[in-house]
Amino acid sequence: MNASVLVVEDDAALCELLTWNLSAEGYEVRSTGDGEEALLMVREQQPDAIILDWMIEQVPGIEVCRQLRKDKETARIPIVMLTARGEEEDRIRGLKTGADDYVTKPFSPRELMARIEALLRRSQPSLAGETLRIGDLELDPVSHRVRRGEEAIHLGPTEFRLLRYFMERPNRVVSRHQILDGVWDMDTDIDERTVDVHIRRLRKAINSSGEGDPIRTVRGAGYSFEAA
Amino acid sequence: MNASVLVVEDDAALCELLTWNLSAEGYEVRSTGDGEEALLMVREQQPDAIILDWMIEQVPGIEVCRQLRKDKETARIPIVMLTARGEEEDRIRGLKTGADDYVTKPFSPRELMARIEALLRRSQPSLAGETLRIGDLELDPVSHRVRRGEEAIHLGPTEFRLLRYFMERPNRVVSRHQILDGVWDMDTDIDERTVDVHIRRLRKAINSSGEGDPIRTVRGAGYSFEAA
DNA sequence: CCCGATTGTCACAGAAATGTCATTCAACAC
DNA sequence: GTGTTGAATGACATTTCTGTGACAATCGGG
Repeated sequence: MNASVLVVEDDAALCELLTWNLSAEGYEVRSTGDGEEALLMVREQQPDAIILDWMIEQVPGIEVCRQLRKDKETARIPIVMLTARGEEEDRIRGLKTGADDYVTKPFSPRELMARIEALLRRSQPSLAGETLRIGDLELDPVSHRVRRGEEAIHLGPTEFRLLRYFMERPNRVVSRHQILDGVWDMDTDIDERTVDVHIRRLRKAINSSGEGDPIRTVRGAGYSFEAA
Repeated sequence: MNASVLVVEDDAALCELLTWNLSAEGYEVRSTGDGEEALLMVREQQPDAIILDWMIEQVPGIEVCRQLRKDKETARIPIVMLTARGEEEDRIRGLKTGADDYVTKPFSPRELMARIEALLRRSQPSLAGETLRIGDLELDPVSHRVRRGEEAIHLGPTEFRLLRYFMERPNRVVSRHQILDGVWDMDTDIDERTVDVHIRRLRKAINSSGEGDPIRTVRGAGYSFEAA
């Protein structure tokens, strides 16, 4: 699965340049030049990263950033701010507002690509092909293998995605709704209770050898995967 | 607990500047000018972030970076590369090697601080101020955990919301009506006396270890959560 | 086409959390 | 000191939520 990036940029030429470069790197790209629309698109599509121009129509980029950070559903999506204004004050404000990186125009497309990659590497290691390790659990997204200690573990496709979802968000309580969004196709109409069943199957699989259960049930809120 | 940062920089003046700035932000700072030593210190101290100069003695910074990334124990520590060389090629190489950010000298200390903060925000949310702390009480809304001192405390959903409500408004007397509005669904038709019961349950939970009670009853008015 | 693996739903059991009430206790006014 | 009022407490019935096993539908590979 490729990572998806949303480009929010109202300079058509620049927007196309970015889109082209990102596509070439294998990302799935969407774009818009409008702040309002950007907010809608993010909520709808849950991109894996966002490139956000400071000066766009309707809503200033920094305001978009603030809004995204305020909403739990979008708070963790990496954001790169893009701007013509090189002033230190702005850069700091952008970063303090929740942006993860801040690039000044003119910029090198290749460097921007590298920064996006670095950001994704951190926020979703599995997209970068890195093995996820938490405690004695190991998940290799490339070979689709899971091990606990020395023992290989077999998981069905859904349980695999579920475990990967958890291991990318250790120690965070996620609601059943969030899990459905992240592990199943977006806007699926599956019953939230079904998540329970898959949690149970996943637990059974990874705890078979009698180890402690890393999945914590948080009553009334959801589940969380506990890092040692 | 404050986040710790390791500064690897062989220019003594610059090193001190960084150390001073980081300390002022509340970080716990260690430093060295030597690549070999840096590797040892990282393994030993497991800092929460590293600022790494490209050109240092013994081992080039990029090599240090590579080594750190190779070792499971240190692979996930955020690294900011620091360099006098502004060439795009170098920046890209640094980022591809596993650095999370890349700052070119001369740089603004405040911007660097902001970048460090952004990195920590992503890698260790609990260190980035998401956690509510009052006295020896700690409530993390993200992991849904509550601790008093060293001891973990279990709360039911309502008590959890109630405690968070209080901790967000320390030293303020709130009426039972306000509490019902803020902690229960709006326009609930629950008896105001019920608040008493939950207060009692919350008190029991957080004071079990014999500490002082942070919740003050204000006769005829409501309750208030007292910051030490 | 057949078979095993996987998946979504359901019903039920058990556990945890919640709201209410009667009673006891503490603070305050006189 | 006494009476009044508001708050704390313990018990309890009820509701809500989660865990679990079973089952039918679906999928995919031989």
